[in-house]
Order: sequence, then structure tokens, then C-alpha cells
Amino acid sequence: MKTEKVDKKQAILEAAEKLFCETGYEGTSTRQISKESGANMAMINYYFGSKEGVFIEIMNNRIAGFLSQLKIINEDKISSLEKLHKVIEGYANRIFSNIAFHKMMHRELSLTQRPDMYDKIKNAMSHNMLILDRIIMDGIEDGSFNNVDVRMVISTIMGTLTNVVIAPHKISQGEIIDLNNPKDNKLIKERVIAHLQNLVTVYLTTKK
Amino acid sequence: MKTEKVDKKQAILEAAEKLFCETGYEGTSTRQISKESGANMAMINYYFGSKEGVFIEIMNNRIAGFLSQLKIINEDKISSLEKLHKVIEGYANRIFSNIAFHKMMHRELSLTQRPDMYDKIKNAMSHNMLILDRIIMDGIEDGSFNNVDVRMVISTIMGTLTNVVIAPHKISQGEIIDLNNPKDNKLIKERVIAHLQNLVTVYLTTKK
DNA sequence: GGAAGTTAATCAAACGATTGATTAATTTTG
DNA sequence: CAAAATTAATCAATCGTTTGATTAACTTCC
Repeated sequence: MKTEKVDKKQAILEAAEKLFCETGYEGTSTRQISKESGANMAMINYYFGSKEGVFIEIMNNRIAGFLSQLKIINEDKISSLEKLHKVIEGYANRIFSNIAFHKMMHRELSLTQRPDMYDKIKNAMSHNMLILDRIIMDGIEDGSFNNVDVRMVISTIMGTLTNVVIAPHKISQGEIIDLNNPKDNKLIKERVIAHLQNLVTVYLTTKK
Repeated sequence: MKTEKVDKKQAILEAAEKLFCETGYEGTSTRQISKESGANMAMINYYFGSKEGVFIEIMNNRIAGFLSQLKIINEDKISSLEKLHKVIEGYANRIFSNIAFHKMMHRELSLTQRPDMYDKIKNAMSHNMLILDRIIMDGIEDGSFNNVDVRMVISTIMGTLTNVVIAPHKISQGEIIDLNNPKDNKLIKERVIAHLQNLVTVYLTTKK
């Protein structure tokens, strides 16, 4: 029996996300999406109205999941430093579990075009930055953190994570690191988590 | 007299760079480049062979300048920490003096497409990372630096700088930061330099 | 020195291919 | 049967590139 009953709508979304990640929004044609998803071209407009509609839906889905995660951490009854460690771990896990999408997000963020998308990503990011901001500020105010440049520390945390997944990876003892390889992915992820946690601990809590 | 003699070739390069930075490679048409530069469409292919030829020429020009800068620093007779501080300052100055191009570089780096361009950027980056690697390794070997995860420290330095210029900028005491505004640009640049220099000093030289 | 030859630079127009989108007809489904 | 889903065919618009012709400046040669 061939009751494959693959949801065409979902198939389009998945194919489009894959292609957008690989070749960018402009670099992906609706015909490619059609072929990759197995759906007829017209289905794209039938379900999403337009190519941009597909893009927006993908972004909305992803960002929705992004937002809810970190709120809980900030309400834990733990020290500011422990909160920070948890946030770093949470960020890293999310980014490393979908590197391609994270790349795409940054790509679209660096374009002045598509202002609605830019605003959406910007808002999602700002929200995350706000949580980090609050945690670090609390730590400074209760005296457990040094009086650092909060905004810059946030840039360091987020920038390091982004750089690790985007920047070209060097050879590690003769073998090329491939973040699509689950083993390498896990290894690098744990390395950057350990590094960042150690870094913020030293930088924020070392007394002069 | 109508000897305007504007170098069309240069005009195309400048217009294309501006447009590529603003709307991306795929998002920019040869007709736009033609209109913006005042040159006939055919001139693009006449001088550069193709649209991609223009892109490659722009990249080559920029990267060429990028490479020579940092070599000198590493040959100075100063401490590893001072070298590191100088490199951070050098990076920051270069990035902040041409933010749009730096964005474009990162955009193209996140695309698996256009492998020749990817390789070019990757090589340029790798070279810079190698210099940083050498400086930090030397510091570790002569005992002036802690035994840190060198690759991750490099990601932190480069990632922080990139994040500051790419990530959306928050409101600072009621006013929006605009890195195209020379005053804001200088301010933020000095902030991130001070932050990174302080960060690496604390992280690399603080004894446990 | 001036006619003849040669060159690079520039142009408008057109090329075939591809783009995102839409139509109208057909099939599937409830 | 009617509504929803799917299809092939087609749309106008735009894409990057190429063409053939023209201009203007410079060499070459007698």
C-alpha cells in the first residue's frame, strides 16, 4: 500500500527551509522548492500565497520555539553565575541543534532588505539579550559580578557561539571538523560551552 | 569641454560593492549595477566577464589589503599580551571602517554556494586566525598566559567584533545607536576594544 | 603631415533562460 | 455532489549575457 500521505504543506516548508539554508532566499527558486518537496509549484502559492510567505512561516515557527525557552531559567532560585551558565548551555544547545537555520538567520539579519523579516529576527534577538542583560545586571547589583560593560559581555557570549558555527573550521589533528557530523558537533559544542562558562566566571567574578 | 573621464571600470566596482553590501549578491541585478554606476550594462561583462567576475574582483581588492596588516605586529619585540592588544585594535579598526563589507563577507561565508568565493574568504580568515593562534600559543609556552582553549579564545575575539557590528543595536539612554554615524561608530569601536583587551587580559593572565 | 589602419570603449537592442505567479482543468476527499 | 487538493500549462517580468555597430583616440605608413 502506498498510503504515504505526506503532508504537502509540511513537505514544502521542510524543503524550503533546507534550500533557504543552503543557497539563501534569493538563491532559491520556487521550482527548486517544488521539486525538492515533490509538490506542484502552484501549491506553494496555494498554501502560503507567495515565496516570501513560505519564508515568513518558517521564521515564525522557529522563532516561536526560540522565545519560550529561556524565561524559566531567570526565575530559578539560583545564583546569577549559575543562571548565566545555564543560559550559555541553553543557547549552545539550540544553535548547535540547528546550525543551518542559525546561519540563515544571521544572513537575513545582515541584509537591509526584507525589513519585516529583519524586525522579526531583531525582536527575537532583543528579547534574548534582555534576559541576559537582566541576569548580568542583577549579578552586578548584588555584588557577585564585577562592574563590566554588560552589552559587550552579551556580544561576547552570542558572538562566540555564532563564530564557532559560522567561521570556517580548522583542521584538528589532521582531521577536518564537520559540525554536521554528530560526533564533532557534540565535541565542539561542549568545548564552546566549557570555554564560555569558564570565561564569564573568570571575567565576572575575579577580584582585582 | 566634456572631458568628465570618469573611470567606468572603477565606477562599476564601487556601485557593485555598494549594492552587494546592501542587497546581497543574488539580490543585486546587473541592471542595477549599470544604472547606479552610470555605465552601460555591457561594460560589466566587457571589463569583468560576468557578474561573478565583479564580485571576485571586489573581494580580491579588499582581502589583499586585509592580509598585509597584521604580519608586522607579530614581529614586534613586545610581550604576547601587548601583541594581542594590538591585534584586537587592528581588527576593530578595519572592521569598523567598513562595516558593510564585513557584513557581506560573513553573508557569503554562510553560503555553501559559490565555493571559490568561500575558499577565498576562508583562506583570508584562516591566515588571520593563524597569526592569533601563534601569538596566544607563544604566550602560553613562555608561561605568561594561562593554558586556555586557544581556538575558542580566537572565536571569542572575532565573534565579539562581528556580533557588535552585525547584531541589532539596542537603545542607549533613549537614543538609537547608528554605526554609520561617525560619532557612534567611534564610541562603540572604542568600547569593544576596551572590553576585549580587558577580557583577554583578565582571562589569560589571572592566576587561579 | 595627413590618409589609412588599429585599438579600446561605449552603446542600444536583443538573446534565451528563468523568475514568481496565475489560470483553468482535473482529481481526491469527506 | 461540493469542497479541497493537485495538476499542467501559461503568464508577464526580469535575469545575466551577447551581439553588431559606433565613437574617439592613437599608430602606422607614405
